[in-house]
Amino acid sequence: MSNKKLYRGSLSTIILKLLGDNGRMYGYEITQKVKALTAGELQITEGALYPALHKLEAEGHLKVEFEQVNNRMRKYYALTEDGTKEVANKLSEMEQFIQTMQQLLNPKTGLA
Amino acid sequence: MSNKKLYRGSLSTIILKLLGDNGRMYGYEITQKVKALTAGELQITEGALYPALHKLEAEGHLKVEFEQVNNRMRKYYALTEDGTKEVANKLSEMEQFIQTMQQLLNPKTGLA
DNA sequence: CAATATACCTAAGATTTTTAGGTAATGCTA
DNA sequence: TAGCATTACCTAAAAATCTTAGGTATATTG
Repeated sequence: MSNKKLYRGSLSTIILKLLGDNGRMYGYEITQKVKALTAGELQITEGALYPALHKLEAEGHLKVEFEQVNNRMRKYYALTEDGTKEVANKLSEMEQFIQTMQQLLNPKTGLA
Repeated sequence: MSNKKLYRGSLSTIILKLLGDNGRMYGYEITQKVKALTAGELQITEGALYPALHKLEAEGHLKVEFEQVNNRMRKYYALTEDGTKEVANKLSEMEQFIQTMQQLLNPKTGLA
């Protein structure tokens, strides 16, 4: 993935959307899901993911449940009520962003 | 503009594309052009623009010409040969990014 | 003549990410 | 069964990019 830089700022949007779709997920699961959904195109690093999860939790968008699976701890995240609203916000911001970029980058024809 | 964060990483793409379309531009002109093209949605700050221009120049993507207009200096930027290739790269990266985000964020229907 | 617009710039701080680790259990395979 | 990959969590230093908040100077407009 050579266009890593472009993903800057979109991580929390991705996390929130996945949790909206899947109910609850744990960190490692999110990294695998993103890799699968994008056919390996986007690999979320753990150094980015965990701080982002903690921040979303601190902001009140996510809540946490611990669960013991195979003698190993899992930390499940799910949307709070507030988080559910935030998903919609983030998605419409992303939509707006994409529209603006298309206005800027292909005034008439296709992007390329 | 509440979705400022999403623009992180896309500034150099915007600059390169505008220079590709317009031949040559000076910094202030770029800020005004972006504001006009996006109906005020995206306002490039000078604190972001000038460092970005200097970096693109240092990387060999842009070349500079000074010009005196109305007793005031203008610094015109234009693409180098290398910069012309970079425009294509950046645009296809942006295209790929948008596709990936759409895969992730609207698996079936529209984005919203 | 003061404020706004034009036109360039930098530096400190904030945010987000990469890079590069650390810990520990489970599963697979040579 | 030793060793390596995978699963699963985490942090901290550094890099990258941006905002904020200045600075300088000329031209235009009310």
